[in-house]
Amino acid sequence: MPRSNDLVANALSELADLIAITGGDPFRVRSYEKAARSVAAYPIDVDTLGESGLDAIPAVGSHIAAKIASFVHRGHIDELDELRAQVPAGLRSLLDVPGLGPRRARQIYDELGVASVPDLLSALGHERLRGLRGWGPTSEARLAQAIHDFQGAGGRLQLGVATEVAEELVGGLGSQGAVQRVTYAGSLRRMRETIGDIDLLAAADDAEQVMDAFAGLASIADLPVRGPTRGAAVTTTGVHVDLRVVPPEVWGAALLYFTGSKAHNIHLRRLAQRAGTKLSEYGLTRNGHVLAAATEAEVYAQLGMAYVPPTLREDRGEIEAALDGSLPHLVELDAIRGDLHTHTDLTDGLASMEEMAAAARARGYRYMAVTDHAPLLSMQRMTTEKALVQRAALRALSGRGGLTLLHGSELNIQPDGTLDWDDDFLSHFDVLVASVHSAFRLGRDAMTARIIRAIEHPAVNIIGHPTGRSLGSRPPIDFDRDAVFRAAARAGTALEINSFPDRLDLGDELARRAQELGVLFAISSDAHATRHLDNMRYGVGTAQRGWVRQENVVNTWPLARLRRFLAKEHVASRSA
DNA sequence: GCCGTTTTCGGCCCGACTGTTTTCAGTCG
Repeated sequence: MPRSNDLVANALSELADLIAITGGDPFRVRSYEKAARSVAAYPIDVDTLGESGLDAIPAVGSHIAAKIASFVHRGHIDELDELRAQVPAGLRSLLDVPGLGPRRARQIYDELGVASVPDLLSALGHERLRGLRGWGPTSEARLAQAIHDFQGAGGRLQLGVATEVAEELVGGLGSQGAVQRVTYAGSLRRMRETIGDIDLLAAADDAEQVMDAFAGLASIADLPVRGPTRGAAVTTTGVHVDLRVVPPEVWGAALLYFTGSKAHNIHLRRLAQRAGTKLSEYGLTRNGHVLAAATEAEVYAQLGMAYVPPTLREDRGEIEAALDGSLPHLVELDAIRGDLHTHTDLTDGLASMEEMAAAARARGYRYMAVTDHAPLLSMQRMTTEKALVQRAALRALSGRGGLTLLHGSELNIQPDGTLDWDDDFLSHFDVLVASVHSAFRLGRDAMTARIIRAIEHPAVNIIGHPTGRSLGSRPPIDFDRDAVFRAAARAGTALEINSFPDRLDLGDELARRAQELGVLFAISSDAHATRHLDNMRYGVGTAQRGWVRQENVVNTWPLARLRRFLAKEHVASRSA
């Protein structure tokens, strides 16, 4: 089953949406949304907490604590049941369409009877929206485009969600006696940014017993396909899962086969064939005689090539590189020495600086930058005074437990490329991340100039989530990629690989191109809660998919070298 | 509904952007 905090957060979030749709107090809506985020990020499982424990969760007061308790102990929340009875189920899904909020969702339901995304598409097709107050042809067209972009994500799971589901299933199966080994394979193991379904692979002598155990897992709702060695299931959260059970002695060959990609496998089999051998999920064989099957490494070795990490297996040149020994030394999670983009509760983070620092120490980090939002993102109410107070507190805390704290900020790149604060004030930060948070649809030339101006600022070290995309909801901003990458390489400004599962930005292909043009990277969590520090692995996976070498990731460097980079000493002296 | 070195009531996330207006409403970050 999913973590209780996630279930509760979903319920609170649904409450917020339904209150909004039914015209409830916007401040109340915000309270539920905030509580939902806070619960999701809370490190302690809510189903282990009593009333006072629930009340201690930030943004949870007595009313919401009572609702959480009801959800945990009685399985439902009265007010949620009542609202569900009032609002058609499909209406809430309209809120997922970017640009459509609660007021207009309610309006098109009341006046046109539109209660689902298909209804909405039909109404758009008949140009029925433009007759409503506040609507016109342009807003119709924009909405149609938004739905198109939104559906492009096509029901695929985000990497973070899929990983959590898969790890839980692996854990559940792994504790069964009959199972000798179990892991997930497929696109999830390759760490693609979205995943269609989850592929599990188990090794056992008795496949039937494993299939029984699989069917019996609490999170498996249905097992519509069930053969002796293969089952296809749906989880209680609607995720499709395939399980294959193989004999232990062919584990490696099976893992290779089920990890893919298809293109990688086809290329490997062609190589095998040319060598007079045959590669299948049962092993690399010659005339029926098994040459290699137990481990992936053996199979690659028998094919005369280096082991290819799963994240590279897309047939994008990795096989040739593995054959001639030129695979890159990829960045690894345990080489990450610190995080250069984090937030605290001074702005929109959920944890205090002390809590974030403790979590970073627990991860074994040597340094962490606190980069709260800057004043131009006005909803966060940052001020110069607050930044200075934070800096003093951070200096006092730095060094404890071997963790150096760097004082930074996540600046806002204005449409003209200028930033929050004046140059003198900026020059006193240890590290500056600059990001686009507004005017996403600036024209290509203006957008390119805007970002390059920020890159070339003498105090800016990292461009945060460079394309601004949000997987499944917002397309990337448009700029001349090569021009921006060349500018970053020239200026000694790193580009971020943001590890948040709905960002993964830069994505793999852009990261690979950027590296070719000499760009350095910061792989950052953009954590807004202690738990988010764990997202680092998704950023590292994305970097690996982009062939990013460890030496090009600045937060694998020792602190002294990182500081020289942050000072931009290697490029030019700072402007006055 | 939450929360408190100004407050236990009355604030709360402010401003930009967009398309529709004829002075503004809705959405977003």
